Amino acid sequence: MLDIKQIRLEPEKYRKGLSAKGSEEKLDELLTLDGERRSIVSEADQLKGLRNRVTEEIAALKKNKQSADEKIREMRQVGEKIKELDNKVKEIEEKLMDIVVILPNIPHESVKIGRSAEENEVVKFWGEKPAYDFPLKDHLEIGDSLGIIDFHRSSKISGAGFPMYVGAGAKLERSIINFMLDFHTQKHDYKEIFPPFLVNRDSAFGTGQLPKLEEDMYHTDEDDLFLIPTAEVPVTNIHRDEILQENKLPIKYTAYSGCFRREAGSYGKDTRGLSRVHQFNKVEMVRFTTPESSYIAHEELLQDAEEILQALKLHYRVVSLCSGDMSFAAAKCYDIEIWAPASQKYFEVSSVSNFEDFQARRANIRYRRNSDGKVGYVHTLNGSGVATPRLMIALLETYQTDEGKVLVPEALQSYTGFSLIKGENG
RNA sequence: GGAGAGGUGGCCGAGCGGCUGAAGGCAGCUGCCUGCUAAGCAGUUGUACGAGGAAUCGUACCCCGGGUUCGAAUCCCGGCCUCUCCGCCA
Repeated sequence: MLDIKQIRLEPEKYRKGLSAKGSEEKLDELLTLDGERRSIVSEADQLKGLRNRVTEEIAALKKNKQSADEKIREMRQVGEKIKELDNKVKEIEEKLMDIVVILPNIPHESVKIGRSAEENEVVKFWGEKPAYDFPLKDHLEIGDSLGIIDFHRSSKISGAGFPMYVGAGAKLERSIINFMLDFHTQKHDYKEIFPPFLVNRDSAFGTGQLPKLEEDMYHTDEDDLFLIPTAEVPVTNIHRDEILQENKLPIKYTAYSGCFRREAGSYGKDTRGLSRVHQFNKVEMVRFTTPESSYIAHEELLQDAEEILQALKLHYRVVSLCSGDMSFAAAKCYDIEIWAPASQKYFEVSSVSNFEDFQARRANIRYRRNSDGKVGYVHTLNGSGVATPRLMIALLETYQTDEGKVLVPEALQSYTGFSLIKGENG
């Protein structure tokens, strides 16, 4: 959520920022409403001040057993006027909130202005596209022929987009998750969290999923809970409505969760196999920092995610998103895209974002500064470290052998207990 | 799901419809004092919105939302949450 006071002080900065994200049209209405609100609040405050003073006088008169009827009659009218003004304020504030909650964050100054993914910039390559001297199978053929991913039966059970891993495939998936959690907790000192997978409205609002992205989430009507699209939601909300001590910062959490996405509006895109699914596994990293250190933390977070792919020796590139391709809440975002040699494509496996104080405002996450004891909003960041389905695509396609089997990357072997997937089909 | 208890400041905890932004304690900060440590004495310490260059001032906030009243932490109604007991259950 943006700060109305800041918008009032620097309207042109926000006009520019919002237009870079393609949503500046509500700004003037917002400023008008804000002005109205302030003048009515001030009028109401004056009347309340009057009432408070006279009310004391009434109390004094009554104490002395004198008549206060005259003043009581006056205050009855003042009270009605106050109620009227308060109602007007409430009405305006509702309109104001309706606008503020759908305004996206504005991009950081280092972010390129652009309209869509075509204008993103590749900022880094790691490793190289591997070469093969035999015809490659894509991950679907591999999963099917080895019997380690069963899409046919899972669609019977749940529908399209709900992958089911079997035998060595299931073990591999679980090993990847454990490997990543251990990596982050042991190498980079993240604290492990195992969060709830269903969250309430306040939590979904806090990280920015609500109100704009409601239709992208699965919802349970009976209890009004949302299935989480990412562990970012519960983990960021751990500190909702809290004031943290500055010396507790930075806070670094990592969490495994199932992720559930309706993917409404993306029908027909990437529908094959594991590239776009309704349920998947992901290990997420979340950080809470001071405003001064969030951009350093952002670079570190990117590196923490990259190191997972480096440990697995998988070729990838890093993309810096342009303003128009960034998500609602982000001020700056890197995507990590992994190379899948049979599909001949880079797949996004991680999104590393700095939200600055945008989520902190929504979720009311603050910290008390050591220097002057004042409170301010923290900065929140998160990055996937990483999502498994597309990692699985790259892994199966990269490590396949000419016999149609799959080698297990060395870093995972102590988790899987095997070094070659020979398949479940005998 | 049924029955009961309760939600007050960083924490614990008191609170008669007006003198309560809120007693008292703990913790923190400042000063004094004591050779050190511990203790002691005095003072001080919430958040948000608005006005002003600033010191400061006004308003709101005792889980949330309504209501009664000249006036609500305190009374009434609705909701949420926590705890205890019973039931059900992996």
